[in-house]
Amino acid sequence: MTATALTPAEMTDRTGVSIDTLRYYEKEGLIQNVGRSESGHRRYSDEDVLWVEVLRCLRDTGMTMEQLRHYCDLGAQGDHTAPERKRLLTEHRAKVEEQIAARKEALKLIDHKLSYYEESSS
Amino acid sequence: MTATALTPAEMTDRTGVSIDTLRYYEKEGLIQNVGRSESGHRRYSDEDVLWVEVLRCLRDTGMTMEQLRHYCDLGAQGDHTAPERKRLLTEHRAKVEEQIAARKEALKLIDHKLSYYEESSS
DNA sequence: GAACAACCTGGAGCGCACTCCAGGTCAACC
DNA sequence: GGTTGACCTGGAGTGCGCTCCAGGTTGTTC
Repeated sequence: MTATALTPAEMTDRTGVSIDTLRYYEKEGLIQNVGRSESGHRRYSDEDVLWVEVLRCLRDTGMTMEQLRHYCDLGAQGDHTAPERKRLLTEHRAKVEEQIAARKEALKLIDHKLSYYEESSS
Repeated sequence: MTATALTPAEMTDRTGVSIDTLRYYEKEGLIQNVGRSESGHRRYSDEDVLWVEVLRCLRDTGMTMEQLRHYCDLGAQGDHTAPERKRLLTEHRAKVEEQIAARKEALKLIDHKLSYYEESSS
């Protein structure tokens, strides 16, 4: 099923997400069915790595924990929630587009201010 | 000097920044030399409006309060700090470019996930 | 001149997303 | 088998950027 089984420390190396945050995400339901060793230690799969990368991508673009929790809950409920998940993702996509547009405007404003400093070199 | 003198409420209408936040920014040194009426009430100038828009632009693109404070402190210190201010702005500009790039990557990932929902309509 | 809204100050409180801690278990190496 | 380090849990603490509150003054309107 899963080729590798990463320890929490290895998972942190792979994803850049701290052990504490990984546990927090799991507690909040954003990472589900995390494997365990016989002794109870977490063992992450390659799929977990990919999923955490998705989580970080969505978080870093402003999706809140609450929204992510909802999205994950829907996923756990089965295929019939696919349309709703598609809707959420499409909605978020639009927000990311807006963020890009806003940042392009910001660049204009910054460049305008920078033009005042034109003659001086750094 | 200043054509108009806006009350705090009018300033909020113009900039979308709440009265509390305006006072907070002033207390933190991000807005300096705010005018006062005889009775001690704040009176904002058109320049203040423009400046608050710059502040919001920088804040919304991830500049921290501390960095903004530093930038404003430099401005208050006079023209000889212009090179340093230019440097800070250029540095922030690069970050905004990175944010745009990261968001473009996010769009790719979102679109990839959305492709799984292709056949179902929302 | 009374009522009511807008303003003032200093300081406390809040929501979010982590991050850290205490007190204990497990594993690996000398 | 003892030490050392990675891991476990539940819960407390933190930092940021606001946001709200109490208690008081000012300004306008009837």
